[in-house]
Amino acid sequence: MLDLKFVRSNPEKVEEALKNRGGKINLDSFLNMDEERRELLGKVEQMKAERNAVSQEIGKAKKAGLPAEEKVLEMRQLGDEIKRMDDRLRELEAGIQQELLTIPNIPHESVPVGLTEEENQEIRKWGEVPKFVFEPKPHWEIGEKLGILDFERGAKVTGARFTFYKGLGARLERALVNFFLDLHTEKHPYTEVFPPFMVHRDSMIGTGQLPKFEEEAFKVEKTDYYLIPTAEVPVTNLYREEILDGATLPINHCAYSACFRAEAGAAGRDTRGLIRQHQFNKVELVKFSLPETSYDELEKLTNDAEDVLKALGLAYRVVCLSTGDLGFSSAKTYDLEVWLPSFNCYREISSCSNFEDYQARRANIRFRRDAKSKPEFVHTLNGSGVAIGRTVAAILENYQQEDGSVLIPEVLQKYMGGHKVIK
RNA sequence: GGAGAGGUAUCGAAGUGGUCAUAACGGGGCUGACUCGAAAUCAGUUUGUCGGAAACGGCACGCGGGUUCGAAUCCCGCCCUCUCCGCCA
Repeated sequence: MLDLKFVRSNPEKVEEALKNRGGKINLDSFLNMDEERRELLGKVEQMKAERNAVSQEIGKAKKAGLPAEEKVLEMRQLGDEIKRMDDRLRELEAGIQQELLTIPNIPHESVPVGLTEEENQEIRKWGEVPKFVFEPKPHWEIGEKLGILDFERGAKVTGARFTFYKGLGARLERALVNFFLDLHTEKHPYTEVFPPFMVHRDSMIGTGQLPKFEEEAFKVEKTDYYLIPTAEVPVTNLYREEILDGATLPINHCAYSACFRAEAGAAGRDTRGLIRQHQFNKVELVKFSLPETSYDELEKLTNDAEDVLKALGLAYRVVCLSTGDLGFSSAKTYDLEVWLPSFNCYREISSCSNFEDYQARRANIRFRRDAKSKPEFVHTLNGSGVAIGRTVAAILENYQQEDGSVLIPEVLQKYMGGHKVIK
């Protein structure tokens, strides 16, 4: 959520930022509501001040045994009027809030301006794209042939975009979760968190999934709960409505969770394989930072996510998303894209973002620099460290052998009970 | 799920219709005095938010409604915590 005062005094900047994102907005009705609200608020507060003063006089008069009928009558009328105005105020505030919640974040000045992923900017590449002396197979064929992925039975038991992992496939998934968490907690400064996989509506609003993307979320029937689309939601909301001690920043958390996405707008895309599932596993990195260091933290967080791919020996590149490709709440995002031979291109496996104070304002996460200073909003960041299912796909494809077997990257072997190959 | 108790500032806690909301009392923190320094002691200080250039004013006692001239206090609904019972991995 943007700062109301900022929107009020810089409407043209907000409109410009939105245009760069490929949306458009007319702030006129918003500004009118804000104007009317402030005018009304001034009046009603004055009336309340009077009511408070007179009510006290009534109290004193009654104690002294003096008549106060006239004042009581007056205040009754004043009270009715205050109630009417308060109702109108509430309406206006709800309208303003609703509008504010659907305005996306303003991209950072370093973000390339452009409406599509064509304008994304490649920052760096790492690793060698593997060369095959045979025709490399897509991971779903490899997985099915090895008997470690079962898409058909996933569909039979639940539906499309659900998968069973079996044997060393299931073990590989579990190995990756453990390896990632160990790396981030032992080599990197993250404290592990194991969060709830459901959250209430306010938490979804806090990180920006709602109210705008209702159709993307799975809601649990008869409750106010949503299945989390990423651990970002519960872990960022960990400190909602809190004032943190500035000396503890940055706070770094990593978390494993299953993630649930309706993928409503993705019909027909990536229908085969592990790339786009309704349920997938992910290790997420989350940071709470001082405002002035959040862009340094974004670089660190991105590097920490990259370390995972380096350790696995998977070729990848880092891309800075253009204004049009940027997520709703993000001010700046680096995507890590891993090489997938069957696609003959790089595919997103991690997304690292700085939200600045956009989520912090929605979730009311603040900090105090020292005992005497006023609370300020923290900056929140997060990034996948990294998506597990897509990593399995990348390993199967990049480490496939001509005989259909798959070599296991060395760092994973101890997590795989010593297995060096899946065959 | 049932019964009971509770939710007030940084913590503990008092307050049952109006001089009790920065909020008693106690602890903590901060500032100062004393001290070579510290402890102890003494004195002072210590919420957030909205509107406003400011002066100032509004709001907030878990959350949301209601009654009343006036609500922490009375009424209704909801949430959370604790204890006991039931159920369950």
